[in-house]
Parts: sequence; structure tokens; C-alpha cells
Amino acid sequence: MEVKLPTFNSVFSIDCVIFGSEAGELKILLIERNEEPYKDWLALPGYIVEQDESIDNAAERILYELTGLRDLHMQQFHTFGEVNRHPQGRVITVAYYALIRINGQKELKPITQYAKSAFWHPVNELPKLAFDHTEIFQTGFNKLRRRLNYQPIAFELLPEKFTLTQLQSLYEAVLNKKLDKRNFRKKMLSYGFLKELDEKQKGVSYRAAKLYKFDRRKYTKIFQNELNLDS
Amino acid sequence: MEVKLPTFNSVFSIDCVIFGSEAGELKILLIERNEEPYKDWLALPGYIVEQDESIDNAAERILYELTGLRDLHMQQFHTFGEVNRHPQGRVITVAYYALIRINGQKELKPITQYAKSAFWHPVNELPKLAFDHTEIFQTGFNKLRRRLNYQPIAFELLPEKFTLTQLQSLYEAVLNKKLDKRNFRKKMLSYGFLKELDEKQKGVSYRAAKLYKFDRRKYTKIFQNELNLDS
DNA sequence: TTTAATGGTGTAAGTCTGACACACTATATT
DNA sequence: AATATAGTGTGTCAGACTTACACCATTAAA
Repeated sequence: MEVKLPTFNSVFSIDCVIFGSEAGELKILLIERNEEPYKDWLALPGYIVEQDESIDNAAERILYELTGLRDLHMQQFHTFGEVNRHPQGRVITVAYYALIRINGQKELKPITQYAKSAFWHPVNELPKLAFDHTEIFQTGFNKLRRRLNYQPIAFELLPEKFTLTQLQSLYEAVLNKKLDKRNFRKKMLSYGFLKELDEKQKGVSYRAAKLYKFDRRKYTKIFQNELNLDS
Repeated sequence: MEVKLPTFNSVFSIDCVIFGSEAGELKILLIERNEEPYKDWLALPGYIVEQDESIDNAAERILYELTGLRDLHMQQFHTFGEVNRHPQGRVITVAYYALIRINGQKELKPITQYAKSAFWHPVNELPKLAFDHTEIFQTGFNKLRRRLNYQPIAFELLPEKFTLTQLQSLYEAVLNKKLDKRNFRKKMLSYGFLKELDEKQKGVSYRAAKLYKFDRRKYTKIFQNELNLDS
């Protein structure tokens, strides 16, 4: 005896909380909606999952179609399933987040008509967002904070070569508190996955700082154990 | 101009990974399915979400209907959205987990016909489970491990009065490694949320151990800050 | 009374954390 | 050439925490 699946019971969608950093400031990727409901509002990039794609793939596709960005390593962090999240019916959403270095090369440009534009916006002074996106953003931001405490993920946000001061500012922006310069440097260097370069910062009108880069091989070696548990 | 929601695109369900401990052994709650597909297989308690209930409510309802247990504090930990998880079509599942003390009083008894029975099974030597439930269980177990490292959640699993050795055994079962007795006791007691009782263990044929209970008020006070970040 | 089984306890070495202040250097300005 | 400016780069100490490690105490049963 075959038993059939019940008919579909929900609309299923993805929202993306993408953090970037630029000019020492932590930013988040937003789009301007071009569709009702909330037409013309700002929102997190998000859309509906297709029936024949996994949610991880859907997240990549949707982000790409709405913003032009691809190949980020997004991770889901929470699923929002209240009944009245969407004014027109039941929608359940898995939220993903990722970190990325912002650089001019990667152009932000929606592929589909559903977004008018995509752009980076500072995480402070965030405007009102469509749907429950403010809550989704907050949850994602908290997740990022907690994670930063036990995994050095900040490198994803920085250019390839960076100074220790830049790294520290980023930590301070995410954790929202001042850190002690000497202790911060001591600790970061003690991990052993920062590679000191023979280069210095350029174009500054004061003593130039040494540049470092992130040694992913050493990092992986060191954080192997923690990562193994991370599924 | 009104734009309608697309028609529903998925079946949405919940699975529950419920940990309990009994006789010093860590166990998980399973059901015997009474429905195709996977009729007669063992599985995690799980079922389909209704259109008019939030996923958190759905999780409580479903667990109750399949096992008779209620009022646990479940938390979602991951959403499974591969395309071919279910042999009959697209199903997306949010997995929840919770900890509970097993005691004889709470009878396990399915309310609905969808489960033949519900029972506790040791987490070691787990049999093959229906669908991708083995993977869901593993992910949940890893989550539990990581969480135990920064929150003393083990109390949820123990009877009201317990000995330090019982507490330690539970930690060892979850973390899957031996701990040093003296260091473990020192550390647990140093937190200050264990209340020493004037009672001792009974019915053992060796020196009886002191009983302790968990002081939830102090615990909350101490872990307030960490919890605030935990959304 | 002896045995078997588990309960209960302290110390020392090493590691990590957090607090704290000043000289150095590159450029821009006069 | 001298000086101002702005951020770079560095060491130490105290306290807290972590880890390793071994033996006597108590109870019930034989």
C-alpha cells in the first residue's frame, strides 16, 4: 500500500545576512525590493526555494540572482517559522550568513527584476527592513559575535594583506567593545597563523604598519579539532 | 496591484532529537513508525507542520502526539533541505533537540496512530534509522557536545538529587572522554550553583555519596550574560 | 575481620588573561 | 632644518585558571 505525501503545506524561502567590511566599517548587504509586498523597501537578499534544489544551493543561487555575488561560503544559522511573518500567507525561511571582503571589483548588480539594486550598508544605523528582516539580521549578528569568540573568522572580511590594527578594528566593530592593543597583538601572533610580510602599508602620512597575511594551511591545522565538531 | 504568493512549494516537517539519561547511560528517544514509507522502521519522532502553527509550537505538538512527552524546552539546531531526503517528494525538516531526565513516571505512549511505540534507546549501538535520521541524530549529538563545553546543561538530564559522580559520568558520556575526578569536582563546585544536601545516596553497598541539587536561581544569575547572547 | 567498591580530598607547575605607558617612525607643515 | 602629528610597536607583573597526580575514608557483604 502506497501512502502519498500530503500536499505542500508551505512556501519555503531563504534570506541571506552577508557581512562585509570596508574602510574599517562593518557592513551588511541589502537590496531594494522591486516586488510587492514591501515594494521599494530595503530588505535582506532573499527569495523562494525551487522544488528541485537543495537549500544550500538555493541560498547560493538566490544571493547571486539578487546581488551578483557568488562563491561565498554561506552557512545556515536559524530557521524562522512564525505563522504571520509574511502578510500574504505562510512562509518559512532559512537564514544563511557569510563574511566577505568588500572590494571594488565585485560589482553588485541584481540579475533578476525582483531587486532594483543591491548595496552595502553600515550595520550601525540600519534602516527599517521589510518583513521580519531586522530580527533576522540581529540574530545573525549575534551568531557572528559568538562565533568570533572561538574561531578567527575575521580574516574572511579583510583584504589579503592587512595590518594588525585593521584586524583589531574589525574585532572591535563586531564585538562592539575596545580591546587592548598589546594583548590583542600578543594573542593573535601567538596563534601562529599570521604570516608577517616584508611589506609595509603605503600612502599613509605616519609611520607605516607592517602587513600580514592569513596562513590558511596553518590555521586549518590548528583548528582542525574544533572544526570537526562543527557540523 | 496585488501580487500573490506562489503556490506552496514544499512539505515542511519537524524531527526531534531528545536526549535522556537513565542508569548512568545516555539515551535517545525513538519511535517505531506505523506508516509508509519506512513502516516498522525506527525513527526520530517527527511529523508534518500544520499551516497555522509556528514551527516551535509544531515541535511541541508533534513530540507529544508521537511520544506522550510535553513541556520540554526544545531548541531548533539545524534545517535539513537536501532534495532527496524523502522517497516520495520534497520535504524540508527543522530538527529540534532537548534534554530531559528519564523517570518512570512519564509514560511513553503515542497518541496518534502514526507511531506504534516510543522508547528510549542508548546512543551507542544505535540501529539504522529511517530517512536521514542517523545524520540528524549525529548533528544533534555534536551540537550537544559543543554546548556542554560552555553551558552546564547536564542538569536537565539528571534526577533532582544527584551525586557528583553521576554528574561526572554524564559529562564523560556526552563528551566521550574520561575526566579527572578531583578537577571535575573542584570546577563544578566553584561555579556555586550546586547545593549540597544533608542527604546521602541509599541502597549502595559501598560508602554512600552526598547528594546535591541544582540551584537554578544562582545558575541564572551567573550565566545571564552568556544567555543574553544566545538568541 | 577482611575484602570490594566507590567517595572524597590538596598542592604545585604551567598557562592564560588583563591591566598598564612610552619611545619610535614616517610624513606634513612651518 | 625643525617641529608637529598621528599611528606603530613593544614587556612585565599579578591573578585566575588548568592540569596532573595518589591516598585514606566509609559502607556493606562475605
